[in-house]
Order: sequence, then structure tokens, then C-alpha cells
Amino acid sequence: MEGQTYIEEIAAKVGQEVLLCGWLYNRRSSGKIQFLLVRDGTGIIQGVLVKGEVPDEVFALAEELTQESSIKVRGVVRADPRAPGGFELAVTGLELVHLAEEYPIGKKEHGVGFLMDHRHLWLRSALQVPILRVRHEVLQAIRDFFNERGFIATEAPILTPAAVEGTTTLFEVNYFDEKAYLTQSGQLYLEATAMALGRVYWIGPTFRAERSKTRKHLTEFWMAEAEMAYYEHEDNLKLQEELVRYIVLRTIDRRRKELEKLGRDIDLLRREVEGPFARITYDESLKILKQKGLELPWGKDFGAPEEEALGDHFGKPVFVEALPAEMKAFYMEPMPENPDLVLAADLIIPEGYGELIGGSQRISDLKLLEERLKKFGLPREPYEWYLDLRRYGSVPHSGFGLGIERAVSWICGLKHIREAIPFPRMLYRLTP
RNA sequence: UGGGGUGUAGUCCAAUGGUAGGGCGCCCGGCUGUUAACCGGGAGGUUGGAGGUUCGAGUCCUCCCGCCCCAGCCA
Repeated sequence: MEGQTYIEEIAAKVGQEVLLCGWLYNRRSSGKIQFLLVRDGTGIIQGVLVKGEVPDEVFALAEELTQESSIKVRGVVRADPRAPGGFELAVTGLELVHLAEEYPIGKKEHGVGFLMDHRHLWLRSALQVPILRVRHEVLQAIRDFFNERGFIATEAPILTPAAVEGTTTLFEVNYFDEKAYLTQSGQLYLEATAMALGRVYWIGPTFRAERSKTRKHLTEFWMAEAEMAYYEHEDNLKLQEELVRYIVLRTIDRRRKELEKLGRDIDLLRREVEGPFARITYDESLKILKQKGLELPWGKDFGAPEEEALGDHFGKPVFVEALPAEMKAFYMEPMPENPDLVLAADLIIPEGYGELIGGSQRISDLKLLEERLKKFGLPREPYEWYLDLRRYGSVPHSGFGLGIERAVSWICGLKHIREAIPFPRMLYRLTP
């Protein structure tokens, strides 16, 4: 509204009278002096009211305020070491917009189940707001990264006729007289738009009907996907590494306050991405895991303990490449020197956050792709259009998908991915 | 989908098989610099549901339901 000041810009307004529009986060009183903690989405600041120094009706109104009541507060900004954050507002005027009913979320601890049931209100809390502000920064960083490099933002459909990767993890919906599925990846469509536009990216929701209940999985999550014509495996990894470094360093740069509120070890995070990322082959990773007592049969994908061990081992993001073809998707380009392996890589991040990116060079040869479809037991008809991309000006191309919530979890240092998205969708958790 | 845990006031937790209690929140009162303020008083409970064992069940047993953690799957 006209004349409104936001709390995040308060440091520049010392000595001035400002108008804050927000909500009462907490109120403390000591008889003739009251402290109102006001939040407005950009921060929290303490307003001070001293009896006798403000009009009696203002002081009385403040005493009636309940937690989360919406208020407009006028006051003079001053620096004071006793104030949380170093600045406070000497309140001169107060207007009640809405008196909140008794607020269900208190100042002390709550259980996860209760908080998730009240997610729509939990979002207002002192730790949830900075997480969502970091999420915003991550998304914005990704857009800027690609835009600065000449990528074109495009879209893939959410409603799709068939599986992209497998057939067991799809949400089915009625589409008039036939079945449709919620997309589990925009990749195949991005391959098509990459052949039209060269280098493309999109950020969108994806859906997996996996019955998983871990701290790293959502049934609806956001993915940043990129697809690049004429990019080969090496180009692909280089781009991914630059992207991840860009996201992290920029978030540290622009959202330091939020990360500090979250108690994130910022120096550790910075050290993890500053140097070159590690690169190992799948075979090498098996040796490292074996030394750590985690033996895995060749051809089996990593589980959570393996990912965590690899992340700990390097203490920075690590690309695991030369992956067995049998454990990856049908469209990945075989390695020229060994067709049992594919030109793909998973990027595993440290501190137990697991896989952040999965990417690969895609098969560009029609015959080979047809063989792979058959070998994977996939029906040919739904993929006809995809095969067309190999009939009309096929080129080597590569791409990857980055999990937004995984990135946010890692950067914020969250214990569970459910806090990395405003309204998480999980097995047994569809509301609010 | 397996394995483990848990369910007591609005909420977070107590209660050797023997009278269900405390913190926070809420209501009333006090306090001129509080830091999830503090101090005094008050209201607030079919102990998730259904059976069972027992003189007696919040506590033990069976089933059901909810939630949490771990694993598989993956981003």
C-alpha cells in the first residue's frame, strides 16, 4: 500500500517515521512497556510502546492484540542493541486490521504431524519464511543462469499419454474417454523443443506415484530440466557443475540473512561448491563403498546409505558416471568403449542429501533407440513421435534434471524435504 | 510396501497395574527494556477406536485407525 515500508529495508530508515503493514508475531509486556514483534514477510521487527509516551488508546489497543492479528504500525526507526536484529520501532500509531482468533500454533515446540496439518499457518513461522525465500532465490538463480547463457525457456505438458521412464510410478487421471498420466519428467518433450530451439530449459512440477516415505521424496516435486542440442556428455557435466555452483554461491550472496536464521553452516556450504566437483566412475564408486563396508552387486543402483557414504567421502558434489545401462533409462547413449555402460551421470551432493541431478547424453541413432525400446519391453506406438526426432535431423544431444526441493533442502540444511516446498504432497499427505 | 516407534487437556510432555499431573497457549491480576519475558490465580480430560486379561487398565494382550522414523524407488 501507499507509503508502506518493508522490514527488510528498515536499516536504511533510522530516524524516520515509517508505516509497517503486517501481523503480530508475538507480544511481550512488562506493565508500562510493551514489545510487539511484527512480521511482514520480509522480516520481523520489535515495536516498543511506553505508557505515557504513546496515546493511551494506542497502548490499550496493543494490549488487546492476539497472536497473528493483522496490524498497521507507525513508528520511528532507531538502532538499539537490546532489540532483536539491532533495530526497533518506537511506535507512534497502531491500527488493527483484523483481530485474530486464538492461534493454533504456539511459541513452543510442536510435533511434525500437527505442524503438517496446519501447514497453511506453519508457513508464517520464523523458520519457514526464510526457507521459502531461499526457494525463491534458487528458482530465480536457475532462470537467470540459463537466460544469461541464451537458453530458451519452454514447457512440457503435465498431462501425458504414456510413461517417460517407467510404468509403475504414474498417477492416472481420466482424460475424457481415455486415460492420461501426470508427467514424471518433461524430458522427452524437451528433447523435441531442443531440436526446435537449440538449448532449452523448464522448471515445472513432476509427479511420481511412488509409495516412498523418506525424507528425500515427494510425490509432487519441481524439477529444473535442460536439454541441449549438440551437447555431448562432457559439455553436459560442465554445464551442470556451473549451474550448481551458481545456484549455491548466489544464494549465499543474496540470502545470507535467511541462511543465518536457519543456522546453516554457510562456510561449509561454500567450501563444498567452490572447487571443482569430484568425478568417479560407477566401478570406482563400488570400490570406495566396499572399503566403507557397503558392498553392492554390479548393476545395482545406490540406495540412501550408499549415496550418503559417497557424499561424505568427497565432502563435495560428486559425479558418478559410466553407469550400467541396465539400471538406467532406455534413451541413454551407450559409451563407445563399452556398450554396457551409458554416457550418464548422477550428481550426488554431500551431507546426506543424496542425488541432486540425473543426466545423460541421449541416443541419437534411430536403430539403436528402437532396439532399446524393445529391450526395455516398452510399447513402440506411444514413442513414435519421439522416434521422429531421430528421423529428421538427429543430432547428439544431452540434458539433465535437477530436483528443486533437494537443492533447497541442501542449501538450507533441512532435515526433511517436506519443508522445502509450500505445500508438500507425500504418501498419506494430501491436505492442506 | 516391509521393519521399528508412538498416540494422555488447544499444544508439547509426565504418571513402579492403584486418586490423570506439569510447561506453553487461553482467561483474570501484577510488573517501565522484554528477548519463545517473568510472577500469582483460574478454566480446560470419555487417556485415538473396539474388544479382552484383572478386584482394579493411560499402563498388559488382540485387532483397527492416525502419526513419526528407517529401508526400497528416485530428483
